[in-house]
Amino acid sequence: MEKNESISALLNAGEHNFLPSLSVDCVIFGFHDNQLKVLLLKHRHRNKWALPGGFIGIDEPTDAAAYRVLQERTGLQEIFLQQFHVFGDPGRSPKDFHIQDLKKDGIDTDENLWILQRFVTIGYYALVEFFKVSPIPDTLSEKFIWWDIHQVPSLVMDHRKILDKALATLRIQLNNQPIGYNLLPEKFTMPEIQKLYETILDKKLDRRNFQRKILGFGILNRLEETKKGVPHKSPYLYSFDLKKYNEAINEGLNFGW
Amino acid sequence: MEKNESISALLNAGEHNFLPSLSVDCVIFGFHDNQLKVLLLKHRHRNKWALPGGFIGIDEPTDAAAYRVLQERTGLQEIFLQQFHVFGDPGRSPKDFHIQDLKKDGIDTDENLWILQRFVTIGYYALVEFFKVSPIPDTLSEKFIWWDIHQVPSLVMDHRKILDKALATLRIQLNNQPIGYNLLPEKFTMPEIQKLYETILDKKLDRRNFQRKILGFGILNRLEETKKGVPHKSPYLYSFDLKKYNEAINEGLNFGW
DNA sequence: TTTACATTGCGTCATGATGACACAATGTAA
DNA sequence: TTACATTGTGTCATCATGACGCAATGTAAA
Repeated sequence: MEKNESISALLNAGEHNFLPSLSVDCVIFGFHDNQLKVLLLKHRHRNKWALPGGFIGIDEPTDAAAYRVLQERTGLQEIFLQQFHVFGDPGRSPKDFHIQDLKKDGIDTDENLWILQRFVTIGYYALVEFFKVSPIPDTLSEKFIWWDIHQVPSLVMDHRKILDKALATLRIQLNNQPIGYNLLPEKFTMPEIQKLYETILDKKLDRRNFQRKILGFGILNRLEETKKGVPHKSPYLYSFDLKKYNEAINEGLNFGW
Repeated sequence: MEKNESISALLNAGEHNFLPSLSVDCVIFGFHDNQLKVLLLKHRHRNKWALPGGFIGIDEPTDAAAYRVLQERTGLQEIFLQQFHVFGDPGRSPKDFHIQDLKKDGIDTDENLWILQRFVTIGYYALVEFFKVSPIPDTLSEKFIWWDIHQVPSLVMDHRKILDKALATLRIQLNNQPIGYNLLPEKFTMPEIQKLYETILDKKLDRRNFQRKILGFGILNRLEETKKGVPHKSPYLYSFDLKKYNEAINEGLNFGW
């Protein structure tokens, strides 16, 4: 299907297939090269980037819509996904914004078109394993790639605000719940998980105190193996004790870092 | 205006005045008689109760809609109000539910009527000073009164789930932010604020440890006065240091209770 | 008026969590 | 062989927390 045809199809079908006024946007975090990353879509016309998002089926739970967006964009099932905030200011999605884009697509629109109306969006954030993701851009976008959280490019509309809020929520989350199972490979070293925490919190932690504390949670298993091929002393490998990990998610951790 | 006329007016005007598919519901907490209370509306036909809620003006920020609902129902300005969760399952507001009610009002409805469609609702919770509130029922309700949190009556639709989630959020909130300014009178005693915490957390706290910890936050001023007319030793009165209180709201407290 | 009692104000003590830091062991590269 | 970065493990002082003691205060019963 031609790109413009699929855009037209969305425009035509949307009015009756989707819940009006409401959308979901997903902040997808990954971890690679000791850096926290986020997946962003390159806008097809503008030199700006966007969070992957979508509309909600007329009979679809909002959470399911967010899951669907994630699966369509990343191919992943069973993702850690959490609603974190609603962005409901009028003017967050200016009518002109989309009219101009559609004009460039060669599509003339009635300004009463459903997609041009005001949209309130529900923000979700996801934590995913970097290497398991195969990013697939959507119809409206050129590319879909990872960005370092410290080098995020200019974003469309209020997506920067959404991203910042997601990150702030993730930091608070870190104090209450274990994090890492969906961000790290199955086997990882203590320095690796420490880097993850340092990156999310954006501050240095003492190596020895970190180890004492994270082991104290009782959610890690130390394996017999050590990591080979590293330039220095080979560190032990760890894995998550999934049973205890899930218990900790439900019951919460002891507070504070 | 007759009650049924005002309902008809809402039904007629709503289609163009309100954002479709989306509503707000407010969980309004107060504190009285050493008990946590919540304001509930008595349904006009059913022997059930409901959270105060409303629709969102076509150009109104979602937060503003929640504020408006609170002001209309309680007369209060400057309320602590916070969005806490979106409830977006289809079937949370069954079509039949409203059709039956409107029939009892003597109003026959087209099932395509805007208000009968699926609604996603944004949950907000508010903390208010019990004695400052003058509850005003809405058009659709008989009464609007305080209920003890431990004796909440049967609620319509998924409002029980919304209430429970609000309470759970409030408990977590208690670990991160100071709470009480909007729930307690201007001057209060140490046992009073302790009862507030105990009620929200639903567990006993040691009197002496509580005092040490809450004073440690540095958000309270001990006044010269003591509370008179009490049956025992007259306790000191305290008030919030609003400057430090607001700093603590922004920066967070030391974690954990 | 005296006494009993619930409540308040102020403290101690043992324990556990936390932050700062020391030192030996390991593996690579000069 | 040596220098050096990194890892594994432990110590110590400090602070936060939970459990609890005891005297002072004010009301109500004797």
